[in-house]
Amino acid sequence: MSPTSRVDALSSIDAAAPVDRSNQADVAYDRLKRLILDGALPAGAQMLEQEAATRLNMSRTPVREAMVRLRQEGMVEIRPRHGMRVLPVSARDMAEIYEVLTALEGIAAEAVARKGIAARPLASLRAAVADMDKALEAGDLVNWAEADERFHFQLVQLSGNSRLIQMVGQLWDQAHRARMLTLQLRPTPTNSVTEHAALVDAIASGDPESARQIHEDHRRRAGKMLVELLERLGLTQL
Amino acid sequence: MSPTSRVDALSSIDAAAPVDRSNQADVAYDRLKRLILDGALPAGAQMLEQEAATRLNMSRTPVREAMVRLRQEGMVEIRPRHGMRVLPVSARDMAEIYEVLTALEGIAAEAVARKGIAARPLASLRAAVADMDKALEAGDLVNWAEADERFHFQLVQLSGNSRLIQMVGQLWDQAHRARMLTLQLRPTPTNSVTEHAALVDAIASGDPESARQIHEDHRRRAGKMLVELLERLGLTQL
DNA sequence: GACACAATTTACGTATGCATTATCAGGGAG
DNA sequence: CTCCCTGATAATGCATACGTAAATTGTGTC
Repeated sequence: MSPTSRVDALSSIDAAAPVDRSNQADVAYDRLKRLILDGALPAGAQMLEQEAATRLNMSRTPVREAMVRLRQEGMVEIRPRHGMRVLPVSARDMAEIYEVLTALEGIAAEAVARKGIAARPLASLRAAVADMDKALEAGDLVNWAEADERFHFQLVQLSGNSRLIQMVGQLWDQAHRARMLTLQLRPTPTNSVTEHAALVDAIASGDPESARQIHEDHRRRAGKMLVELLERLGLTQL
Repeated sequence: MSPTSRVDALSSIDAAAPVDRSNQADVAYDRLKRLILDGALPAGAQMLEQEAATRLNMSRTPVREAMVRLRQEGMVEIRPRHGMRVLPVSARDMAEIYEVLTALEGIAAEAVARKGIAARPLASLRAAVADMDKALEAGDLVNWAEADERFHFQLVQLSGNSRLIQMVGQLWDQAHRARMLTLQLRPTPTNSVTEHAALVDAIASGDPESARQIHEDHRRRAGKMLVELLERLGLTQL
């Protein structure tokens, strides 16, 4: 999974892969979102409809549709004469995001533990944990982040709750830039492997309450750390 | 956040009443959504862009934008040659919705209890509970539902978490029709007053864990009841 | 009567046109 | 030098135009 869009990751796993990218509005949506997630359009950056249309080699119509979608996802705001503006993510935003994420991923873990997990996805989760471990030992934070995302993504997918999946994805996208930018500034996530392993064990042994508790604690801790880090650094424009 | 949705239904609460509706796309969005929530466009109903445009006395352009927004909110699907189609809500959907709602409203209650609640909003919550009581004694289920919604809405608002507020609103909207349609079929919510009162007490006394627990149990029970009711009645097209 | 295929209709996706109105520059008043 | 007012500029929101492709209707064959 590339460090790009959650949505892309979704579609790569989802059975019905939308192959037919014959749709300009979708193209615009994907490309604009990619620009934002990758930081090519940083917080506060503005882009006019016509500007984006020229850049994407299409008319304003599909661009406009894409912008409306991005606005609804909380990625940008649309201001009448200034085009879309990439929303900054403040420490307060991250606190909001992680508060919700904690609850949502908590019930995802609970649901998976309750439903029981097949051998294949269980192995996949363990593999992600192993990858995190390897990346940490190699001092490769980017790979660690990738494996971490993969773990959480798979877990949520396994819940089978489409609304849960969609909402978590949206929150992840909102937090993506802040996570990436703080990756090098945050303390090394040495405990993450143990924590994830404990979660997998709780799931494997079919203990929903523990699974939820562990994951909530995990996310809450991560959120607290990130928020404090952002506040300490005075970063309010990520 | 959607300008209308849940918020407008209870606009008496919302401070900023959107008077400026000079925007056709917003008008289209509001009116189409209203049609769906009120059941004028029942599940499975289809409406072409041109059809809606004529009906709303505008061109296809703003109608199209409205439809895109409704799609992203999970209210309709858009099928290339058949316009938008109002999505049915199955028992399984309700299970999904309530699973997420339980978690989200749970942390909302927790957050409010943790932050502490001022006298005014506290009184407002108690008033909603009192209204529920009155409505129940009068055998007026519609009023009961209204007061119940108002209670939950205010509670979530008090959390101050805009993302939480938005997501809960979206889920409520999705579940709205099913709730209304089962209102007369479900057992009388005799316990609801006691449960809500207990939650208010937990919040007033600043007990986040209890508040969360109580609200989660409350929502879980309500969800379970609704899902079972829908399954029993074989209602999969609400 | 059923079915295959062609002609026609039509809904959509996108491009473009246009009136409105916010923004910005420039000049004059204080 | 600063501020206000006015006209030019430009971005938007919406309407409309248009080509494409799906759906539907009609026709002929078996």
